[in-house]
Amino acid sequence: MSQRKPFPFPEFESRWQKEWLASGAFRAPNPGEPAFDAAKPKYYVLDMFPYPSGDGLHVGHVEGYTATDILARARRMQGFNVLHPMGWDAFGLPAEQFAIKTGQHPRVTTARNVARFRAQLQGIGFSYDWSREISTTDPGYFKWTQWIFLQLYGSWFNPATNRAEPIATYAGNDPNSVRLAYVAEMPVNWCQALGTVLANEEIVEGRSEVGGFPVERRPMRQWMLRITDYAQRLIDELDGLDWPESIKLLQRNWIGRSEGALVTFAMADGDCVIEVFTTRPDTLFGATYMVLAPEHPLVPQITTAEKSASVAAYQAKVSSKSDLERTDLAKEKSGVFTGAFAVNPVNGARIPVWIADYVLMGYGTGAIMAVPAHDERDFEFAQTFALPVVQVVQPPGEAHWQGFTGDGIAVNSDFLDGLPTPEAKRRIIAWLEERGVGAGRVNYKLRDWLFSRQRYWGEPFPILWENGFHRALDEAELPLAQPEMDDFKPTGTGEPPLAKAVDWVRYSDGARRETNTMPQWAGSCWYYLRFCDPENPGRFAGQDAERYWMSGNPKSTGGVDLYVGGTEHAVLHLLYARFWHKVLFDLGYLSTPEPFQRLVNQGIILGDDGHKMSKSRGNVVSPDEVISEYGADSLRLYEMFMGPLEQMKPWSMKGVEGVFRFLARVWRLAFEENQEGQWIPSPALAEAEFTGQQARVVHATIKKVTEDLEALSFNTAIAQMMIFVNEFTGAPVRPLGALRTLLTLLSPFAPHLCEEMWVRLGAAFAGFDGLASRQPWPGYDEALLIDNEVEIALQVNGKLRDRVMVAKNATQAECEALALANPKVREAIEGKTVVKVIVVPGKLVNVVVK
RNA sequence: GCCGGUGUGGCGAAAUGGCAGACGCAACGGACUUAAAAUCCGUUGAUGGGAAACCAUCGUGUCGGUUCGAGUCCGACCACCGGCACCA
Repeated sequence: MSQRKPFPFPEFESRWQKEWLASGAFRAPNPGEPAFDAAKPKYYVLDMFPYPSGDGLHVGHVEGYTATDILARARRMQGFNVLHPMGWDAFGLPAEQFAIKTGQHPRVTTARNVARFRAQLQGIGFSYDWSREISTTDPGYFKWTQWIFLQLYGSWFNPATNRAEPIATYAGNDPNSVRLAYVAEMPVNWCQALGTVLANEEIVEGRSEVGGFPVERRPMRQWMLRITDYAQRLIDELDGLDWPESIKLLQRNWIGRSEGALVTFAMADGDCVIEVFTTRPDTLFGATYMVLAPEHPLVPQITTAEKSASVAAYQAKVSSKSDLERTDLAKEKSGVFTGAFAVNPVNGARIPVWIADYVLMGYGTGAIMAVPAHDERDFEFAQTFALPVVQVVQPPGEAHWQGFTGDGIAVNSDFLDGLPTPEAKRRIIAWLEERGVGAGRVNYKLRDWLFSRQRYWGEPFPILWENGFHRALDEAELPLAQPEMDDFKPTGTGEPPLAKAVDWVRYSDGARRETNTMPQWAGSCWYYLRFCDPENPGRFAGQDAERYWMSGNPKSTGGVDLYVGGTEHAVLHLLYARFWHKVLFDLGYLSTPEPFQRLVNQGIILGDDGHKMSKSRGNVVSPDEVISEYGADSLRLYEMFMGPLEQMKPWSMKGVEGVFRFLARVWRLAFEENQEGQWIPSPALAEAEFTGQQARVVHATIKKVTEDLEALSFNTAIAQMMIFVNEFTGAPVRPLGALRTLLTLLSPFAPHLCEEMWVRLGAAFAGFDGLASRQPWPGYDEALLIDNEVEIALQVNGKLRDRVMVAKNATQAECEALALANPKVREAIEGKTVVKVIVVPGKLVNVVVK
């Protein structure tokens, strides 16, 4: 079936793709290269690089990639040196799972998937600089991932300078307690089915994000990254970024800063103390009991003999629950009394100490003072176990004090009485500090980053163990590749698969290699830096290249100028990458403190049934089928025409046909088919002047497309180009200047078509030199945008009554007179008094009457 | 529960506080064609009136407010989508 296409895209699209590749058309020269032009400003536009899955490219990928590609192409035409690279986030579970099932090495699967993705991307005509392609699994790449890990291992966060410094500047006697990469025995999220631990961020509703398997808590020795030291800077330095407010908020909430106080409660019997964190130290007089997390280390110490059986039973019950069950049971409070009492430091009251699973070991100190009168959870618990409730805050207005958690006036609180909440907080903190039983304190929800995984297909840690101590592998021994293995299965014990490679593990008589590997996030934390200088064998990126592409300049804010990807990375990748970037910045390796200046999230594309695309629903659209039917330009154009980039929107094949017809109309503007079925230049084409109306449309289109590109409003830019084409389709004479302008403006959107039309026109007419994609971006003349006459609206009390034509330079008085003389206006104001007349030049006249 | 986002024709959508519905889809009518497809030209928010070009009224989730004028700004509410969720 060789049905004739309305324009010959199957022939020319692949031809241009080959041509661009062969000529290196989109290669961006680095400083120091002969082709480098230092006078050009830089523009770094980046996609979130994909995990090359076995499913191939999705139309969702194509949306974001098309947006960045349009901008990259436009910026080149506007005289920028554009860095627009692509690579592969190719470590990851699916390849390893597949290897376990089939015995095929993940490297083989990964290479196959990468080849497929690359071919698909090239088949859409994206203008990536393919000479910069990288893969996180390439030893030449992960050498530097490991090197960055060593920088983390070899440095600490100095609170005095508020930045990372080499560990040598640390004056304490245990450097291992402050390293940014450290080892800890701690309860982790163990997933039996995957045979690995997971980060908090990788768990959704108590199950693994990948595969949805159950996850349990289990103490294990793990590598951790001290991201919590950067909590405040990760919040503060969001301010200067051009990111969606919602993403900034998501990050702030995830970091979860709260201000309060640390308070020390002495035990009534015995000499140990319990420390609690509270955001409401002003309610200390209302603390009528305390609660420890069931896992709290003090529990065995304070529990009385009489209560030890019930406490142990409760602990056992809680620890057997998965996180899912524990949060599922949130509705009913449970807990047991330890038999111990503590002393409230402000009033000497003996208050009972309980354990309960509503207190989490992972937040604050794992212990709380309970103020049931002014905390919902404490109140509920006190109700369940008949504990006393004492009011210490008087709410404003009529609100009832019981369970009131807002600000009010302190009562029943001795020296705090009468103070409003914020003042009471300050007073009590000063009081606690004077007596050494407490202090002001900022607390964060953010946990340190669990950085090791028990997998094969990841970066091995450049770490050696000797006599129970860890030390860094010498930099000269990087990259450290995984051993060759046939058996990738998890051991089931928590011991990583690499442990099975006995020869590899043995480094020397005394030393063994670390057998954990890094999580998938590691490689994606810094890939944007490697793109600056991907081949550099001696540094993660050459200093000149890093400075040029990442620094600010008068035309760019610095860092990656535009970063486009999905919201799913709002708190994972984007937080981790910022953290690594800041460490490298602090250590003097980078020129900016933030990696991504402008961030845009593309919306999800739904199936044509309005539901999320999924195999089970059968509503998945493959880019390949769209390309074979309508061509790559139609795919690109439709994805941009669907609606605003950031919005969720459903797919429609009818919509694809719509833009396809538009492209065919563009083609027929210039060519028609002769008797032999060949496309020849249309006889309507001529080197002719624009009519006034044509000039207006041409200049309005240049203006609109130029401005809409800055705002990433591609849908309206395309709509304007459709207006342009509609205007010239009916014209008996089509000025070649219109074609030149249109093909230039459209070429970032539909590059194959424009390139083809440009050279075909060039064969018949003068003024079509070079390539469409190499033309300078056109400018426009404001003066040509407005007709000599404009239509204005005539309103009475804001209501439209008539429309009239006036000269574009008509004075306010003339417009007003015209309005008052208008029969329809006269009819509407008949018998009423004109209060005033508002004239908006070129827009409307509004007559206000009473 | 808390936080965020979105509500406009049959559908995707557009609109610096100034003529609501640009552009596209779908639908309908016409031209071309033996016919169909493709293409080209036109109509298309709702209701009522008119033979007709046209006229009137209503209309951006709901209710209120600010304003000469509100899809747009402010307040309250409703619905849907997303995120977080015993964080002391």
